[in-house]
Amino acid sequence: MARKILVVEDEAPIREMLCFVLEQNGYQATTAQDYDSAINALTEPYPDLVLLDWMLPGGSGIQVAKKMKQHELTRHIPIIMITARGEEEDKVRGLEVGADDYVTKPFSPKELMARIKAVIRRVAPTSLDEVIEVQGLKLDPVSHRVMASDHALDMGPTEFRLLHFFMTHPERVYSREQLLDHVWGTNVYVEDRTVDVHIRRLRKAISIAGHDRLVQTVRGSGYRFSAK
Amino acid sequence: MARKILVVEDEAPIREMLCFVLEQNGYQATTAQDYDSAINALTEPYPDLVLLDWMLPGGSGIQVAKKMKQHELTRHIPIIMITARGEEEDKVRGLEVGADDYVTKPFSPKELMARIKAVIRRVAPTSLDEVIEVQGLKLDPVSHRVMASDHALDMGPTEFRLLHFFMTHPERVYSREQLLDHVWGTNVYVEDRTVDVHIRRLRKAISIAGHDRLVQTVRGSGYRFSAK
DNA sequence: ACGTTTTCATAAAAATGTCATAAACTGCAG
DNA sequence: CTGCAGTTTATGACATTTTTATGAAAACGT
Repeated sequence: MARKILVVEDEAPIREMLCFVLEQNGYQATTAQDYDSAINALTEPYPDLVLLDWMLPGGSGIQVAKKMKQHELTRHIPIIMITARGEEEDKVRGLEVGADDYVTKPFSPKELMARIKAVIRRVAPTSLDEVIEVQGLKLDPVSHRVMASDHALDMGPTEFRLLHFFMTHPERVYSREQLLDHVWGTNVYVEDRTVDVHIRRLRKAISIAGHDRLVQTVRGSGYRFSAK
Repeated sequence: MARKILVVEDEAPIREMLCFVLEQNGYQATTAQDYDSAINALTEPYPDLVLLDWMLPGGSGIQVAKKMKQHELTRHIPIIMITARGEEEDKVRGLEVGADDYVTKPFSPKELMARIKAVIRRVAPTSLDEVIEVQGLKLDPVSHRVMASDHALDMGPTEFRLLHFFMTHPERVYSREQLLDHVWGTNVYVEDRTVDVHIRRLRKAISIAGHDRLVQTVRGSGYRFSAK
């Protein structure tokens, strides 16, 4: 599956050039011209990365970055800022606000792609359809299957997504709400407690080889997937 | 059945030479001179391999490769790039974009054929008309027949194609839409649910020796052919 | 007209969300 | 340290919804 990249840039020619380059490189690009449309584009399906022009009319790019950092669901989307040459101060402030990297106008497509790849690799080291393995528990997104020591494990679609999410985001607590957002999708009107049930079902499904201990309860906070 | 190879090369003499060599070796060659005609040729019936000249007028060969990687149906077609001598950087970029191998101009027909065979063997270890066998279930594309422990199995043409596709693409989920694309062909206006019916008929046909368990339902995703 | 494919209606199966209740944990008072 | 009350999580059951399986009829191509 192609990664989605949001391009926030007011100058149409540059925007189109960026899209072209991105699409040539197998990414799926969406665009925004200003603050409002950028915020508007920051919804489901969330982009995997945002290319953000520093100088935007109406509200500068940094406002977009700040807004993103305020919301739980957009907080971790990596940002690459586009700055004009020599605006050293901007770069510093950009990185302060949480930009992951920046490119200086004008830039070569090659350089841009290199930085995008680097950032994505850093943020999401696991490819979208690669087999993930933790302590003998293997999840294969391609065959859509979970195996534990040559045993195929049976579980429902939701449990599969939940496990997938956990395995790609290990060693970190997630509240029930966060899990609902990430695994169920936003704007779902499902009760928090429902997560408990699916956690139990997931544990039961992977318990044959004792992997249920990987799904850990963090009392008062939520759940964590951990090999420790 | 002969493998189809698409030759994308702007210089007519080289193109003709390539076709000649390929056909001498039992392949079926189609040609394209530029980006547009290449994209145009990348449709049904899909080639089994693309020989791609790096330097193309209008849009370089790498653009063709990138475009191919963007589309589900052409993504897995192997690519051998043709590069000029010494363009080391090109080779690197070509492999980055997903080329499987490259040959350097000028090249000997012998070398070219060796690389083609190697790539095809690597990507499609099952020859087009070789008997495929999974757990005693034998499908012979030449005689167009399916056998299970010396028993000839009866099924309709669609079931046969479906089984053939499954056996050559095991251990992977396919949605109903993908199956329609691959087994029925693209641009078919057939309902998703029709797949269910043919899955059932296929299962019934191969169930005599218990092989129906190889055709597995992946709830919410589609079907999978798996020996596990 | 025949064999095959597609559609449709319905049955069956699986998954989902919710609830009630049990169990586990926490802090605090005794 | 112990027991209790208040919370939080685990678990089993269940009604509902969604998805798939299946039989039969209609449509299709030859």
